[in-house]
Amino acid sequence: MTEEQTLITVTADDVAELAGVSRWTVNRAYKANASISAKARKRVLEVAEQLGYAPDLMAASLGSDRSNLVALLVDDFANPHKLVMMERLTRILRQNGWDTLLVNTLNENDASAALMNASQRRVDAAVLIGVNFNDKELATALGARRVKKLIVFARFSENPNTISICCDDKKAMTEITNHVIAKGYQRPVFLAGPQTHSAHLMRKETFLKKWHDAKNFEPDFLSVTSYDPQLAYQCVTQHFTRLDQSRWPDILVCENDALAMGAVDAIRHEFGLRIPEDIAVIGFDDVPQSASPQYQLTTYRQPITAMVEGLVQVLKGEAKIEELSHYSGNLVIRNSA
Amino acid sequence: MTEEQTLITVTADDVAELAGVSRWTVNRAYKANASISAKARKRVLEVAEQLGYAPDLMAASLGSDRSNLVALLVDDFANPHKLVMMERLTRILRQNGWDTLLVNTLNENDASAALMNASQRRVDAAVLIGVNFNDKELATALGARRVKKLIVFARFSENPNTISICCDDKKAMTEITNHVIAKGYQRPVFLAGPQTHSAHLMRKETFLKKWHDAKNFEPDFLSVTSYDPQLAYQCVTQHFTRLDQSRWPDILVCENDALAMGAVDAIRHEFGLRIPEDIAVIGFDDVPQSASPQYQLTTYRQPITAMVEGLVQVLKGEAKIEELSHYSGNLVIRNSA
DNA sequence: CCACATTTTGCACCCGTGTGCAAGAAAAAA
DNA sequence: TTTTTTCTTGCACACGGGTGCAAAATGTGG
Repeated sequence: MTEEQTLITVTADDVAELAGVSRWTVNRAYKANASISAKARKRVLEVAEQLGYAPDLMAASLGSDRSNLVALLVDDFANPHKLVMMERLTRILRQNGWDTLLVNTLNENDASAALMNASQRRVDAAVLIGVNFNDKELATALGARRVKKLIVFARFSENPNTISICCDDKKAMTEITNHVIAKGYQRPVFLAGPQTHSAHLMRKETFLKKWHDAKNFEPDFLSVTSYDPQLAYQCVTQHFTRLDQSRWPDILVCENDALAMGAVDAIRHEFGLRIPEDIAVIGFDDVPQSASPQYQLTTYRQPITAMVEGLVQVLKGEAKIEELSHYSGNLVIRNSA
Repeated sequence: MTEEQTLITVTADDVAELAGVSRWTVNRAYKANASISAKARKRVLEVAEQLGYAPDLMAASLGSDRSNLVALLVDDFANPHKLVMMERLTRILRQNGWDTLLVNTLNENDASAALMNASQRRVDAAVLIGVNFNDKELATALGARRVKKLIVFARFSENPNTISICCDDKKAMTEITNHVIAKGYQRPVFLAGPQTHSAHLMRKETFLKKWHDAKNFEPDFLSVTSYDPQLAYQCVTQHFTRLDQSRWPDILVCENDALAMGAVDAIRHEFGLRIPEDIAVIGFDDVPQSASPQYQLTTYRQPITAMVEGLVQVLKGEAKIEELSHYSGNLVIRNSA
């Protein structure tokens, strides 16, 4: 208690007094393109340094309409790819002057409470890198206009008031499908995530369609209720157990690496099969673990850095919206398929 | 642009007017134990609901000395355990009224810039779950008193002004050592992380000492410059390659699962050995992946939830500091050792 | 019905900075 | 040197809500 009270708060007034200028001049020293003489700025910054002054960003955002804060809503911590995205997002946002509020929406049935919470912090934007949202919820949240900008990252949302920053899933899955066909696989099965929200179905739909176009039949697909390797493991095990061995697929095309890794585990551990000789597996995301010799997963890498830079453009209001949902990644071919 | 201007901001004044009370009464409706009649509170909350009002937390923290914001400094995104900790931290903090600012300190040589940044947001506390800090830096940061409370989570810091919330590493490693001995292993090697900061050495030191006490000789140890599975892979490969096969260890005791998984990969993939028959491996943290059939890692699980609850106590100023660095976890015995 | 205790409410002032405008200073033109 | 023009600087007011105290309303006992 006593300790906390000794926490000295240096304000712009303190700097102003010591530098012999007004508080507003101190203010201007921190603002690019501000109307201030080079001399005054130098003096102010020196004094600030000496006093250990740094502008209070909370107070700053009170007056202005910008907080330089972005809320990152995440509802899935089982997928290591989230870690990659968070790293990239926080680092690049910070380089560009934005701080990140990490909001865990894991045990809320929809994102609106979290969005409300974010709005109470005056965030400049809310970025969803989760999966448990649907376009209707987003519409509601936006209807209340609680958040200035709603961005869906690494996913495509059909909500017109939402900005989607993602790679071109159709193009990506087409590339994957072509690879699978070129490799000569005959009996693919698609392993998908939750089937509840239309926006998530693009990868599956594209694969099924492209395959049908090429081979004239539509492959089976499985789906799990969340992107959890363990669920994928169970799902694959169940599917194989039920099926006569002659009808087992020769390749599992998975919606992402988390599912693919669960599938690999099941194929090897439950059925003693080899990958890719007996059954091949292909993922999506290129999480670090997929490069491990245990997995050597063939997968698709999204250009996360470029996508985050796109986000920064959006925040700055300089983005060309059309391009934001058509980033191109690249197929990473390893041993699994 | 035009759109953003239509963002309606409902303030306490609006609610006050419609409810026919003063702004301060509105305020009290949101404060527990406030001096306000039940009737007034009910009326205010109804009107607030109707108007879609929620107090502005930025403005709130300006006047008071609490922001209900915690900064989480992370400098290592290669370890999946970070994902587990972040999930637990954000969820439980939020349940208790704190929001989390995620600060990536990956490419900063020390944490002080990040701490400065956090202080500009008036955080109630900064929580370090990273590894690249040392006690001296912490001292500097605290010397400037930029942050009210500095907490080192899941690590022990010797800095007296810092609060460490962690499990009892000595006890944990003793348990692990006993297990290794009980299993009859003879030639252990310890695989450690960065050796630069004294606070990180506890696990290694304890293992070496306990083993020496029991067996009368001190085992070898390896160390890598960061907790990255790939580095562990290389390090183990190199070590084995240099050594005559007769002198290979029969067990690798690793500072954490990230290293252990890299070690497993190297042992299997580079040398074609079986785990645990040829060489056993033991980790620390019990990351989700370590339960995968590919790894089946014997490891030590820290009581993260309890530790986060300890953090909440600290934030509330109700913690008994002595207990905070002595949580007990439990050894999870799987197949790898 | 009055005096007094207790609860509820209103208010002045403060938190630390942003914005737009007007006054003042310096530089350029006459 | 005087007059303009252009930079700089200061200031009133605003942002949305917290704190402590005093006034008002309500409740209690006689």
